[in-house]
Amino acid sequence: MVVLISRLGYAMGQTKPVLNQNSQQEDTKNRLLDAADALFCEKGFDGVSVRELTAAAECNVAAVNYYFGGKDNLYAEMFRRQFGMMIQRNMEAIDRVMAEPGVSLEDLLAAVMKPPICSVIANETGGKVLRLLVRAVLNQQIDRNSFASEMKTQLFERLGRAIMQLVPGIDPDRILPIVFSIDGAILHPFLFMEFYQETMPNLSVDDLLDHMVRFVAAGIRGYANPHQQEGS
Amino acid sequence: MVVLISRLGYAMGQTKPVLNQNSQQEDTKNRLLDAADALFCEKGFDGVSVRELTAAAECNVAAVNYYFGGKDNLYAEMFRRQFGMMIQRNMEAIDRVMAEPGVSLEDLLAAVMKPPICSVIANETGGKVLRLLVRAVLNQQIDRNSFASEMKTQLFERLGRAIMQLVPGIDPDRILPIVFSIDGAILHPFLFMEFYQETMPNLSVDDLLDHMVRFVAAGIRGYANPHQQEGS
DNA sequence: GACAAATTAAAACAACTGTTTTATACTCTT
DNA sequence: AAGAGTATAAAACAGTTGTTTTAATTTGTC
Repeated sequence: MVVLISRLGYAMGQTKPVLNQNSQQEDTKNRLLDAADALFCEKGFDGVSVRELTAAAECNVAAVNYYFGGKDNLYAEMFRRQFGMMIQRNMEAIDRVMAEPGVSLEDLLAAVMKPPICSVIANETGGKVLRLLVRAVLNQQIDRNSFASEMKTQLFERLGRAIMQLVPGIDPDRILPIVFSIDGAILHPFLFMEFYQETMPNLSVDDLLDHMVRFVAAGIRGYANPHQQEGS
Repeated sequence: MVVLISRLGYAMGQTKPVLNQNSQQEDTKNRLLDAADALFCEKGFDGVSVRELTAAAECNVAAVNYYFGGKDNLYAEMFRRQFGMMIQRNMEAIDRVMAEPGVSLEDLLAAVMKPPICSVIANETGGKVLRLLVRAVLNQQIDRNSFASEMKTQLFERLGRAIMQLVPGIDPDRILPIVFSIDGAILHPFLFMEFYQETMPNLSVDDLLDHMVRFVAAGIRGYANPHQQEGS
């Protein structure tokens, strides 16, 4: 007679490990989300099959449709979780640094720049999923008018207010383009970090962050103090 | 009796149009490349089937494998063509502006920023393919150490030399990070132009370019003239 | 006009896709 | 202990995928 082994690898009759009963019900769902994080980041949406996903999560193929209603929804759910956490952390970082006495523009910029850069260098899951989200937006797999857009707009507004507070004398019409430029300054190394490291192997993380902060701060102050225009 | 129509839509017996015989042999190949430009940009690599491609090019399914040896190679060939043209135009633009007397940093920046921004706003094929190339690099469909990387590195070096020439007093170690930041400043609106237009509908192309030039120029000059450091 | 090479066409191939169905096992409440 | 509701499993489904095979046609050259 064949000894039946459960999907977790324990012979029947043995008690299950640490997991309690309640969390075990949600367990498959979470294992699926974790597998999605890892596999989608590595191979992209089309590069991963449902069978691959369910094999990594050690569950049946039907589980994706049972819990999420399809591969697409699992993909979206993965983004919602990670992006929400990232935006919240970013908001809090702005609020925290703005609450400090004598805070400078450089402090604010460092506060918004450091977390994403460090997360991608540390190869954290959050960073990888966020890079994938940019890809998904560019690939038009994620609607531009979805949760991602709303959250980002909200973050941009808060960042814009903080900058107006720290650098007086900026034309309010210029704030939004400036915030977009900040986003561009962050996104470039965030997305192309491997290229940065290959091309400039001697550039440390601190050097890079220092460069980013100084470059962007000078760019912003150029609007407040338009001193030297066309220096030939 | 059924009237047979050739694949170009002309009844048999009629003479073919302007195309001469030599170009007609390469014709299928080019039609396939044109179809690739249009369809891949719209739907991405996995979103387009070989049958869709060959239907648009009005040829047989086997043609993709006959001429290019597979869907992948057609994809790469499309990028090689468009990216090569783009880099060459960019190089020439730098050389042209640097040859002018009394050229300023702003002139140089405008010369490298205007073409990509205008091409994406005009919805040109070149711009769309280049946006797709970024997606392909991020999706790791295109090897980072391929033609794209070489060409880009070459362009970066020329741009770096031009900047050192126009803005004396910059630490040479800072040139490469600066060039990367310029690339970031261009790539952001280039990739997310739709988001720019939705969020800032009143911002004209000239306004945007003006902002980009001023922001980046101030950022660069911040290194040459480190005047006001931590203005609280 | 005839022969060889290049090109196009239609069909077949084998593998994989996301999803659904059917059946079995489990969990919790009564 | 029984039964309803939930979760897992295996298999089947219907379609599409990129590529190859085989055959027909066109083309250029002698």
